[in-house]
Amino acid sequence: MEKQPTTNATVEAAQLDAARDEFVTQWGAIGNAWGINRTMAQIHALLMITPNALTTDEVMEELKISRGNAHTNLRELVGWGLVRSVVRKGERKEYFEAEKDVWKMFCIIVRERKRREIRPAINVLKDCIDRADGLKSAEARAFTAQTKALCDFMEMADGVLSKVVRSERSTIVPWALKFLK
Amino acid sequence: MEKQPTTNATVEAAQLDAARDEFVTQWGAIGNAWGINRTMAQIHALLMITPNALTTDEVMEELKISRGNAHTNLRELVGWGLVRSVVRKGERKEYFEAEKDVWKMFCIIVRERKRREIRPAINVLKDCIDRADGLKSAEARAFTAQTKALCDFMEMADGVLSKVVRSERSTIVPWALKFLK
DNA sequence: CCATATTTTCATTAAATACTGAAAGTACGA
DNA sequence: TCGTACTTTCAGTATTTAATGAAAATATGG
Repeated sequence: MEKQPTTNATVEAAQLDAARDEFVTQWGAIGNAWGINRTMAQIHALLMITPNALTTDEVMEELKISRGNAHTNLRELVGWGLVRSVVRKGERKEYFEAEKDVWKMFCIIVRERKRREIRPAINVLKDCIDRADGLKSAEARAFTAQTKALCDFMEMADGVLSKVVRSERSTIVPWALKFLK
Repeated sequence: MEKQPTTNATVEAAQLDAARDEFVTQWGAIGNAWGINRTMAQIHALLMITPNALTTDEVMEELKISRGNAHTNLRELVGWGLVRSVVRKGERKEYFEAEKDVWKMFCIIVRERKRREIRPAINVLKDCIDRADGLKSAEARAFTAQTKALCDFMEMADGVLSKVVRSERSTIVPWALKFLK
């Protein structure tokens, strides 16, 4: 172990590392608050700020996590479509890279949440509405009114999100800014 | 224990109870997927479909949960602004009722999530950007570009949500429907 | 095929989160 | 100011969720 001279470059590299670590940690915490596994969010953060694709071993090393953990969460990210696996010709191991375009990321997350959470929730609400449909007591009518209102709202939200996600970034961003006056 | 005759009314009451239970259970599961404590979501569901305000004891009884659990989650819901506590004159105990207007509920949730999660996330991103700001390596510039893109996007989203939430339901709903063509 | 590199699975363990219930605290009316 | 009704707190426990690491499965090149 040679002691390196403290050059400008080494100081800067350390600063960058600190910033990257902070970003990975915080992105994990943010994901956590939104119901996303912390490690999954951290891997996503790491891949977002890494220009080249990484192997499972590199992810393990960077985040100090086990192979099983890295593997499971990488697969989960691929399942969401936020990460792609790439194969380099002549190499046996798999590399992973994140979708870096923020608008595309947003669309992927919205589409998946719609599919996995909003749609099922709407179906459940419809089922509840059906079950209480014929009943005529005041209690029953209050129940139906409330669940219908929720259901209508969620269907509207689902529709608006579909439209937003289908639209082109180039049209929606300036529109949003104008909308904001 | 007398055996009751199976009247039409008792059948209907049972049907309604089943529908209500289903709703409470499923709303709990939905909340869970979005990072909200299951019991908190269940209490919220219960209060949404109950026309009158309930006491802590009634909530405990309905959901078969402990006093501590009911208390903590009711307070949390009051903290979000989704539930109000009401005092009936001449009565000592506290009653709780949910905000039932779906648009108001939506606005409350959006405002709170903005305040508790989006704003802090933006601040964290800004901090990361600042830390890597002066650095000139290719790695550093890639990092800054990515975090800036994320930050800009989140600020835009934050702005759009502010505007939506400030707007009147009466103007936004027809607008959303038109927007959807 | 065999030897080796790489990925996947999964029983076990660890960590995080949520719940209970009883005790302590508070407020109110008589 | 005492007794009672009600609320709050929190140490201990239970449940859920996530992570580890080693063994099994799979793929690849020779």
